[in-house]
Amino acid sequence: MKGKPFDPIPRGKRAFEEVAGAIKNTILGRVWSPGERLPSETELASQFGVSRHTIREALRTLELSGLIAIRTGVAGGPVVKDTIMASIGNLYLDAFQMEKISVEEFTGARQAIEKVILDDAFDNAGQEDIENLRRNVAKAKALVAKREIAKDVNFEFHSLLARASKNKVFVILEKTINTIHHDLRSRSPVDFKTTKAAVEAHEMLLDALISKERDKAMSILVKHIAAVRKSYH
Amino acid sequence: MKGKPFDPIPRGKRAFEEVAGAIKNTILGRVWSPGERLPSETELASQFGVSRHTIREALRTLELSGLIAIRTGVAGGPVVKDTIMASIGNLYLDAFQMEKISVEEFTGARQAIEKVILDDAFDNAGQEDIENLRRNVAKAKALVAKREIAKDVNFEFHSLLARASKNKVFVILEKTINTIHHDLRSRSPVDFKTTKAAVEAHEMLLDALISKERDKAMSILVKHIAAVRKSYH
DNA sequence: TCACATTTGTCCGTATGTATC
DNA sequence: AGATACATACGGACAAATGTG
Repeated sequence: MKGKPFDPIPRGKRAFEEVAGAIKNTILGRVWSPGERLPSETELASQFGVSRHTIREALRTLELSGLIAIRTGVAGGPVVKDTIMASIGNLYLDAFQMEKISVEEFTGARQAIEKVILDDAFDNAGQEDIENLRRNVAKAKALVAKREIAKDVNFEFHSLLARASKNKVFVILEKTINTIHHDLRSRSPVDFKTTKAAVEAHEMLLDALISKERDKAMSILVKHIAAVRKSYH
Repeated sequence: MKGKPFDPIPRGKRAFEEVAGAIKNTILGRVWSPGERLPSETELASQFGVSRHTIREALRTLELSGLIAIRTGVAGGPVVKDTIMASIGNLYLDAFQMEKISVEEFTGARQAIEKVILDDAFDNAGQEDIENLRRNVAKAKALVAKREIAKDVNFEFHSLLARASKNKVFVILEKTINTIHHDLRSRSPVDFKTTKAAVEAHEMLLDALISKERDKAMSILVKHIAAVRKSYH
């Protein structure tokens, strides 16, 4: 049992904002961690001293922020999650549509950002990062050998590269890039040839990284992303 | 008068999600543009054939996404806005707290990204961009001469640089960087010396840009951002 | 300045759907 | 299969904010 960390809220801003802020603080402060269940709506309503409707609006904002998920049913209720990156990616999609950003602009930015990430990975990647990348490529090659699509595994390669840069900002940026890439890709079917080419590029990139051939790795990366762009339609 | 672009909604997903999606499409599709007022909650409720409560939850999500703002009072109601960048910035702040991202990591990423932006600005900046940057620096120098804080003007310099890169993705990224920077800065008072140093760095950077001294500009930029980091505390 | 109309903010009560045990 | 504990949605009511005459 976890007690009642919530006090009745004062009325400065809108009530649901106060409630959302209070719950958010308990999540960011690790009072509850991802996976744990928050109290039900009625319970929260009584603890905060507000109506269920107010609680619902607060939970809506937290849900959209990617801090919680809500399940119906008897064992349901608000559960702490950390899908903030996906939420950021969704907002970027909105922004792209509002600003009418082209696939060319996105690809250009992606090339530049991933070059930066790769550059940092050259400086900061440890043995463990190399091993993770090796395993990823091996897994992808195994799938290709069975003529299966290795989409998720290929996404993971770039995430691992970002993690090897040792900068969590790049990890976040890479996740948003993945979200947008995933959205663009979802409009056109993924064919086997594209997957196979990507895996080959990843393998060459990893080899260049291991043998410390920076310029070679950069040129492979740029060509790889340019090839990915062509698969969008 | 603008008619009634909304049809009664079917019940597949949650009702408020359908409503939010429908309204979002009208905004992204420019049926309404920023500044225009959407119908009131009761009006929307009757058009969609749902309760006002459902409409309110839908509007909440759109508000948090930065697509609309809501004002109370007789001339109030939901107004179309485009503050998506601010929303993205806020989510990044959450992510930073969840992942415990350090100021050093943020600064490192900022240096790398702004270097990329500057590099593109060297290739793509037109005469108009140079003029805008010139005017910005002149305005900032005038404020410094009066010993005033030129915070907003200094933010604008980096935005103008992003625009000169001719890639809207960088414009968006720069806005999120500004939001985070603004949050970090808001915790410590802005002193005059920092502002003055920033303006001087901007002027040197612009000179190097005009005289096409790429390496010099890069080194000025990196030092400038490092100096900004020290002003956070 | 003051009353008034409009719109959001909040509350209460009720009914229904849904997932778990 | 049925009871239970949740979220989802509806309707009505009043308070608070805000622009208008």
